[in-house]
Formats: sequence, C-alpha cells, structure tokens
Amino acid sequence: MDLLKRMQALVLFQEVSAEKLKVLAERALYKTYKAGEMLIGETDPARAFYVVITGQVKLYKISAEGKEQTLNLLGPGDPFGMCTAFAIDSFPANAMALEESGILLVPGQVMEAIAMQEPRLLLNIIHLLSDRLKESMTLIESLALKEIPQRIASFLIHALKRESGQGANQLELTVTQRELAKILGATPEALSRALKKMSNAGVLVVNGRSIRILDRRALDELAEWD
Amino acid sequence: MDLLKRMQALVLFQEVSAEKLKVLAERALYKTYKAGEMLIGETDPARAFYVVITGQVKLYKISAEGKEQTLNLLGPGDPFGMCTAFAIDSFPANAMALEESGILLVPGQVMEAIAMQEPRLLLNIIHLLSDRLKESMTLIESLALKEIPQRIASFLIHALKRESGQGANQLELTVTQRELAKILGATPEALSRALKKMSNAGVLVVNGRSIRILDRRALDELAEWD
DNA sequence: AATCGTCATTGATCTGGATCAACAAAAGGG
DNA sequence: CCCTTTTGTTGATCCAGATCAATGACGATT
Repeated sequence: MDLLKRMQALVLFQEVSAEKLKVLAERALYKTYKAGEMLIGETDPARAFYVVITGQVKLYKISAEGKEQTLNLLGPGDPFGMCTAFAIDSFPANAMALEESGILLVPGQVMEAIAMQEPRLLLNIIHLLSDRLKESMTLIESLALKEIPQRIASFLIHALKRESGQGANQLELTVTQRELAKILGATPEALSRALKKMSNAGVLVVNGRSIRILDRRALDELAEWD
Repeated sequence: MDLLKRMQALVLFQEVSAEKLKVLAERALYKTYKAGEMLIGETDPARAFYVVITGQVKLYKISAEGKEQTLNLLGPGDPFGMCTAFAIDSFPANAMALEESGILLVPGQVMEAIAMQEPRLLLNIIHLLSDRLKESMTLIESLALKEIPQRIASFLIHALKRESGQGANQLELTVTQRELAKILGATPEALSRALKKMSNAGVLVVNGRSIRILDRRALDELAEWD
C-alpha cells in the first residue's frame, strides 16, 4: 500500500507540497485495529493526529453507568485528534473502531512542525475543524430541540445527501440500529418503535440495514417540524 | 478607545506582527448592539469574523416552536464566526447580545488574506476552534448523558474554575436563571426546582444571581455521578 | 414612589421516552 | 452446519422533566 499516494488524495493534505507530505509519511505510523478495539480513551494524554484510512471509527462519550452518546462517525479520509495535535490537552472523547480499520498516526510534534511551514495545511485543518464544530452544533440542536422522529428524519436526509446522488431514495446504513440509536441519542427500543411508526405511516420501508424512502415530502416536513 | 491596543491584548492575536494587526484594525468595523439585538441569524450568509470587545453575547439554536438552546456564552475577548470567515457556508447558529455589547467586525476576506501571511494567526484560530469543539462535546455529553442536577453541578464547577481563583466558593452568575436554563437544556421551572432541592440539601445557597457553595464535595460527586 | 414588564417560584398534570423483560431473528465463529 | 452471541422487536411499567397556570418579587423606566 502506497501511503504517500493515499495521503495525497485526502482533503486534509490538499495543495500541501509533495516534499512536506513525504516527510509526514516517513514519520507517520500505520496501524490496524479490530472491530470494537479502542484507539484512544478520554483520559489518554496521547498527542497525535489520526486519519482513518479504511474501515469505520466512532468518537463517543460514555457515562459512569455505561450509557453512550456517539459524537461522530468517521470513515476513510476523516481525520481526528486535531484538538490534541496542537495542544497539550487530553483527548476530549473516546475513539473506537466499529469494524476492522486502518489508521494513520502522525505524532503531534511532527504535524505541528510541518504545519507551521505550510499555511495551506493549517487552513485545511481550520476548514475541517469548522465542519466538525458545525456538525456538533447540529447534534446539540437535535438533542435539545428535537424529538426522536424528527432526529431520525434529519439523519436520513443528511445521509441521503452525502451518500448517494441527489434524488436517491434508497439508503444503506453503515452501522447497526443499536449504533444508530447512540448517534441519535435514543435507546434501540425507542428507535425501533419510531421506525415502525414511520413504516406504518408509509414514509419508509426498513429492510435490515437498508432503508427506502417512500414519502420524501413527509420526511422533509418531519425534519423541519421542530 | 484605542482599537489596536485592545486587539493586541486578545489571545486570538497573540504573537501576530503589529504591522499586520494594524491593517486588520484599519479594515475592521466596531459596532455596538443593544441588549436583545440580533448580531447574525442562522440563514444570514454574512462572511465575517466577530470579536466581542465588551458586553456579553450568546450563540444559540432555536426550534420552530421557539424553544431555545444556547450553544455558547461569549464575553470580552471571545471571537466567533470562525466557521464563516474561511468558508462560504452560512452561519451555523444565531447570535444575540445579552446586554449592551461592543463588537469588532473583520470582513472574512481581509481576515483570510492576513491569516495566510501569518501562520501564527492560523494556529491561534486552530486553538480557539479546538476549544470550542471540546466545549461542544462537553455540552453534548451533558444533554445526552446527564440529568439536570448533574448538569448544574458541572456548570457550577466549570464556572468556579474559570471565574475566581481555585478555592473560591462564591459565584456570580452573568446571566438570569432563565438564560442559564437555556444553557443547561432545561426549563426555568426545572432549574428552579433543582436549585431548591440542592439548597434544601445544604449543598449551596442561591441569592439572586449569586451562588455560594456550601458542600463542594457533594457538588463534585454530583458532577461525576453520571 | 408608582407602574409595568420581566423574572423566580410553586403546584398540578401530562407525556415522551427510558427501563425492564421476554422472545424472535440474524450474524458469526468454531 | 450447529451453536453462541449479538441484534431487532414488542409489551408493560415508570419517571424526569415538560407544560400549564397562578402568584409573588424584583428592577427598570418615567
């Protein structure tokens, strides 16, 4: 596997000089994790920059009683640990591989040194952080202001938009409903019931991990509703 | 009021050359807003960078039914609009002055042009964005994983830490309880009742906007609880 | 000092969704 | 291919906190 080639394809490294990228690639570490394996814990002080190359990773918070809330679902090309790479703070969340995943690990010091010589890399990071912040705000909005059916509708619309091209009405979940519940801030039971109700109402059809939208208008209305 | 002096004091502009700062100051706009006035709406496409100089501003989301969730409380020195300054996207939230406030407005294009010549400014922005992202994650954790008494405890501990020096046990709220409720993701009624209960339990004493902590240990336990 | 609007408080009621429990259906591993 | 584990589903019950309503207490404005 040509690491450098892969790195060049990432949004994160867009328009960063090949020379600097080569240094990064040399100093970086590629590691694979099994499904369910923790990449980094909340207390962990590790100062590094991670990029998901293959597989799927979730960032999440967990309470003392074991209740979980997923903060982010990360796929190939998505970086994380941007908070820690440039600061001394400990990582603000937990990271776990949802499936077998290949991860690129760049030591924080290396990343920072290179970045300071490449304003474009800094700018790329700002863009990514901004996107994450915006996503977080959307999640806060969901949790605080919306009920479960609305959260589902918003999620589906969002997923449809990024997954397939524009007018698609079919969607394949990348995670189990259990995991989806943790993303939406609900229990699996509540999610199952809400999906059933939407199914009965003729809005969508669930078949395992694939969901087909029958009434896009109803979905849009639901998402906008509150 | 010497704008340049004030800007030099901001964390955002730390170690940025005086020369570049002067350009920014010349191209920036200083504007005052009255209490309750909107600075920017969620649909607003304004591409600018804001810094609170005096007063207090909140970033918030609002549902169709008018229910609000405060995302951030900003005081003197706090910047916002970092998402929009470097991207084309519309602002991800609403911003409202909670009291009469003086705001510095830097056009996005100016900010971006200067920043690309000053890696240190880009780095400062990354730090600030990272802090915001971390704060957002903490809020998500609160909303999804904690009950109201725990949220209050966490908030108080956080406020004590930043407000006064270390071992202080007295705290002056900068906002009404109504606004605090919107920060915590609760109704004013629920907040009032929870504070009453804590007061009855001898954990704290509320007197208008000032809160005195009587049992710090109990507060810490509550915050850790779940 | 009087007035008006906002804010805090308390009580009564309601409800979305959590929790507990039991089972069916996949999925995966040996 | 069977067996074990993880998932999804459905029902019954429970509860934190929202909602509705009414009253008292400030605090600001004139």
